[in-house]
Amino acid sequence: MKKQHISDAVIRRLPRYYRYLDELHTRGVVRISSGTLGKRMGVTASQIRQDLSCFGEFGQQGYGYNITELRTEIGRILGVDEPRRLIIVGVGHLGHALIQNFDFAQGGFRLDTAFDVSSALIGTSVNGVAVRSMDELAAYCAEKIPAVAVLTVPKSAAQETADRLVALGIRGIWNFTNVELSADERVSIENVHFADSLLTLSYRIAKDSAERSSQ
Amino acid sequence: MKKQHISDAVIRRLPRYYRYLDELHTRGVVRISSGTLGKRMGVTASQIRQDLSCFGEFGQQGYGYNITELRTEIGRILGVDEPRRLIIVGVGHLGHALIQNFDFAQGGFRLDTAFDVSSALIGTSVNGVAVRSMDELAAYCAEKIPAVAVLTVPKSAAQETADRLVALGIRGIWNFTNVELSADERVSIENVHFADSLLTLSYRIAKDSAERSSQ
DNA sequence: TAGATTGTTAATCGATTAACAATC
DNA sequence: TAGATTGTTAATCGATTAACAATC
Repeated sequence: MKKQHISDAVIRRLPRYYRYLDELHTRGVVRISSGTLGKRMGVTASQIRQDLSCFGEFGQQGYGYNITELRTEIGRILGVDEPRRLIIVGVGHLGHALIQNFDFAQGGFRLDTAFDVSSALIGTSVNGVAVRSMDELAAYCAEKIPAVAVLTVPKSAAQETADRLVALGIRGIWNFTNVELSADERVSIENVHFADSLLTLSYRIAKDSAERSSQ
Repeated sequence: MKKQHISDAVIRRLPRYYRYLDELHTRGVVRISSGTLGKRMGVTASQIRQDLSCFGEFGQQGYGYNITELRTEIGRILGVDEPRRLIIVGVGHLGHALIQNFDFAQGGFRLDTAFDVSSALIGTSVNGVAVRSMDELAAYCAEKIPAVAVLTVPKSAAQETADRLVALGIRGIWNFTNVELSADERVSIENVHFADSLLTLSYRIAKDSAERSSQ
């Protein structure tokens, strides 16, 4: 195991390994080799072994990896074994959808509560999650110290709300606003830019239309 | 201009350039150099020039780039100038949220209609978009030939629905199901894996908690 | 003109893949 | 034991950055 800097490319592959191992685990498979897993996932065996070696030695020569064990280890690396508190800021359609559908526990978090400015929403509860006034945000953060905030406010309020959250000691922001946030570098920002994602799909389709017509 | 293979890394940076140029354009800025844009975006000037050179020559020595022009060119590369038809399959909370909030036109698409299995939804209209029965899907695709389907059905129906869409000639799938879809390689699949995204945030927070406590 | 900045070629850096000794 | 497969070191490949002649 090399205790060096771990690249973003490696980190972004971990959830996918985790997902595959979870599925194998559910299906009752006990062991797997890097070769077999790689074939199934469409990556090289080398890459899997190289990636895992950043974090430790989880396999056994001549055998491969015990699925339950490796899954647990990757879960630990990703931090799902120690769930942290999470709040949702902005209960519009998207915030609503996340509260209703998304399994935060599987992502290593515990959804505590939500905040919004709309008096129609404040005091209600969505899928068992209480919606509070933004006025309570400071007091709430001081008391419960949530680690992460999901930012699902309108574009126009994005940076201002992020600043508030950072000032209140939030450690990470899951940003759905499609706005480029600037923040203290100690705060982790994970962007989910729908627009960027769809544009890459547009590109690929435009490109292969062009290729077909130029043949 | 080199007419070679264009890497995924380059393509994924284009929407971000587009976003910045759009903002500058809105603010009325006329020209920008790769140096200034790079500083603002936190990338090197070399990278910007190298990326753009994959597609043509858009700048002028001693001057830089005309923002309106470059923005239009990147828009063309991304295919936003020729909007394509898009349908939404699955009108749960997330499908709903996308219909209500998301500006598909900006992403190079025109939202035509939506499909669902729920009889409570079929025949209604969400934000001006008609919700049809899945039974109409085949006939609809045969007639309108939509380019892209947004897949917002439950996990359990994901692969089956994707197979149907592919058989009906869909060219791309914007996949929100957090399921790894397999499909003919001529179909572009763009995954928006919320769970993977949140796990990387969990990792970063778990990691710096560990670092702080080990000091 | 002189200064600025491009597009591109060359150099560097990092990430992926291949090879292999160690060993279960 | 023999075969399989690991973790790691070395080789390759690709992506990023730097340098610079061309020129607006």
